[in-house]
Amino acid sequence: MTQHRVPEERRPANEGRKAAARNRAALVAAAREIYSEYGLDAPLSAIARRAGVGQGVLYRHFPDRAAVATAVLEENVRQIERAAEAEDTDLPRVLGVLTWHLTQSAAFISMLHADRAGSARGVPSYAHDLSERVERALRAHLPDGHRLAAAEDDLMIAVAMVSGAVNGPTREQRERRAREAWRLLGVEVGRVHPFPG
Amino acid sequence: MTQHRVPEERRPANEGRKAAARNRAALVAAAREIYSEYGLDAPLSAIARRAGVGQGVLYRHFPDRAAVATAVLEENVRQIERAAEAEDTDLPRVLGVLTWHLTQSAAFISMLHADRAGSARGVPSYAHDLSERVERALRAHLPDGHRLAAAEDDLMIAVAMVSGAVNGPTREQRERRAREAWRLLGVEVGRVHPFPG
Amino acid sequence: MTQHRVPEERRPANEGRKAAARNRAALVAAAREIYSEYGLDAPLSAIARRAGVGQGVLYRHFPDRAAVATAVLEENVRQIERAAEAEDTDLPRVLGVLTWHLTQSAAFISMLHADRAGSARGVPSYAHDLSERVERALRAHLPDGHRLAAAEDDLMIAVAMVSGAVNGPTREQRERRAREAWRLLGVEVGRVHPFPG
Amino acid sequence: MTQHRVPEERRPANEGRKAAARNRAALVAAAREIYSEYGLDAPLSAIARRAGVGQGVLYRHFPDRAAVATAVLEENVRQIERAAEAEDTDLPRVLGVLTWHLTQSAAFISMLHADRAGSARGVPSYAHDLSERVERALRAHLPDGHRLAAAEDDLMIAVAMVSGAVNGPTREQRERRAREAWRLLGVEVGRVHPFPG
DNA sequence: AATGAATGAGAGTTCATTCAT
DNA sequence: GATGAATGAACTCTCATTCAT
Repeated sequence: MTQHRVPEERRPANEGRKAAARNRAALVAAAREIYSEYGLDAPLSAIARRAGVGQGVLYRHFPDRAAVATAVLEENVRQIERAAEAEDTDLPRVLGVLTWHLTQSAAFISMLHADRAGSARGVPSYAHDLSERVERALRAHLPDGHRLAAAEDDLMIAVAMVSGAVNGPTREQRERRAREAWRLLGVEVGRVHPFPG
Repeated sequence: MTQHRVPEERRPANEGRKAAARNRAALVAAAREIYSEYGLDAPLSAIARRAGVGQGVLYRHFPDRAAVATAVLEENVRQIERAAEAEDTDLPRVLGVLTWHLTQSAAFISMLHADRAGSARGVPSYAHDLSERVERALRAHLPDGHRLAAAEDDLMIAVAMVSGAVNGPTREQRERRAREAWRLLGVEVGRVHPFPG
Repeated sequence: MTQHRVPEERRPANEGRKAAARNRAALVAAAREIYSEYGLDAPLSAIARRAGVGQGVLYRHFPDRAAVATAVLEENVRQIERAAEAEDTDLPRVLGVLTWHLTQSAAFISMLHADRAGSARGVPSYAHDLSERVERALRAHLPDGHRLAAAEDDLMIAVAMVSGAVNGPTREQRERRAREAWRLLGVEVGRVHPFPG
Repeated sequence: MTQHRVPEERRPANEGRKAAARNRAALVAAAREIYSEYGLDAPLSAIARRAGVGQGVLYRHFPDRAAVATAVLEENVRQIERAAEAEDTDLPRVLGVLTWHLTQSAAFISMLHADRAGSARGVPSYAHDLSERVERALRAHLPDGHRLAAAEDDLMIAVAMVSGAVNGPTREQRERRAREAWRLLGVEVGRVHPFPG
């Protein structure tokens, strides 16, 4: 009896690789959604489900819940860095992108508060690195003599202050409050928008 | 399945009625500690354990998680109100007491951020009332022409901003950051201390 | 408070996917035993323990208490339906199978009484559907002119009556009482046995 | 310094006694209400609360939850006994009173089913005695040659059967089903009502 | 690599029962 | 005698994490 094998060899050898990358991206996207809907405390299983993958895949890509949060925030931070590297930019423009993320994602705010004891679970030291990258991006455009250039800490204290002011049910309200906060600090902010924006 | 309890041989002391008030106080004190260490999300069982009582006692005194939080925060708010009612006081002094509580208790900060979507569980409407009482206490001493008297919201936005700046491992560090924040806002603060202080 | 689990040193075998079906079956079997011993109020934890699985497994397979009950009773009802569909059957034979389950399982009796206010927790609407399936199975073999064919409700009232009579410590005693009850109703019952029996 | 004692000796020495009896009655009445609203599983604390006494009082009068249930049912049984002792009575009249209680109280039905394994918690052996008193009251009026006089058990099996048929949301519906059940048994029942009725 | 089931440790909540006052 | 607080076990349900397939 002749047995015709279903030809499997045609399947690209690196399908596994590609699928892996696709899954990772799907997980990050899902986490972003879930975090914004339920906060950083959302169950990991919800993220895997939303991404359409098994929970094991999540653990293959991320060692723990902190890593998931970091991956999500990484993208936010990257946008701020790119805004800082753009041609023809200045502090107000970078602050505009920063502010966008503040108003967009409770998780991003948590990151900036992460040293605070009892912060949302799972944002431990990763947060520190990301926070420093944000600081570098901003400081690159901080003119001498700027209000926030006086003391070493002023810049990030100001950012933390604005993040404290940002609350309210809709993004628009949160943006209004953020603008007000910057105004009270006497700091100019540009248009509030995501980076390639 | 039978719900009849097996009568235990040894039952830890029942200290009787007198213990009730003591237990309630112990619970509030324990909650204050736990909240300040872990935030409002801390498990109620940790509070009962710290207070040295069974979980049932906690539920006897407080119907739910929110009631515990309220009991703790109530005392903080009361101190601010009393500072506002004291003779010979002024805005800087009241802000000093407010700032003390900001640097003392993560829970107090959560209360002031409670409108934020996805805030810690169990800070529902109580938070709003308490927050308004703080606002009234401050506004009573807000002079016309003060920096924070320009727009309706400025006062509480500023408070939220300072609360956003307050973080760090020790109370002293948190106080330093709070002072810096008030300075960036151009607002004078008095000595930072609890009320009858 | 931190929710991160301490990774346990020793974790009891994970038998993998194959165990799923086996576990589900074990749960249903355990539930059947527990229910027949303690009634539908038995704690779910007892069922999981008897099945030799963790409680989480129970919740994976059954969303709630009602689903467990339904899964158990479903099989009983199915047997009655199959008895009704068998070739060469008649009302006494179907009643024999019905009576078997009455004498076998306190839960099955509860199901037939489920409308009663304050019935055991977890017998909500499922019970009604199952009860109707039993009724259909019986009615299919109810000859015109039968004692229980006079009024619409007579059939199921009679079943409820017999179920009320069924009590006693051993199955044999319960069967004797059931037979007596059918005799008092002037209704003939066949051999009392489970279906493929 | 002359000390006027508040004259206490005027307080009737047996005030305690009277209060005790009053409390016991209040507890039984409260239990009756609570049982009929929530079933025999209702928390004892609810009964004490409804009676307006502390939980300790409940335990002073009743050693356990079974004793409470018994005290409630005692009154029902007494009514049936009095109906049996009344002049000019007969089986249908006594059955009318019995049926009244069946339709009135889920607890009473539980009592009659109490031997059944897994019956509602707390109706253990007391139930047996009460059940026997009901049986004696009925049997006193059971004429030779009556349908239920054939075998020793027939009488109480019939009662159990009717109790099995009694369900439905309103008392009226339950009464209708009870009447139907007696009719299917070919047993005559009088007016359904409480005893001094 | 992916899947998705299993595990079991808590967290929250409810109550029976005891006992100091 | 009455009161009502305390105790703590038991139950339900949720998830982080592991691992056979």
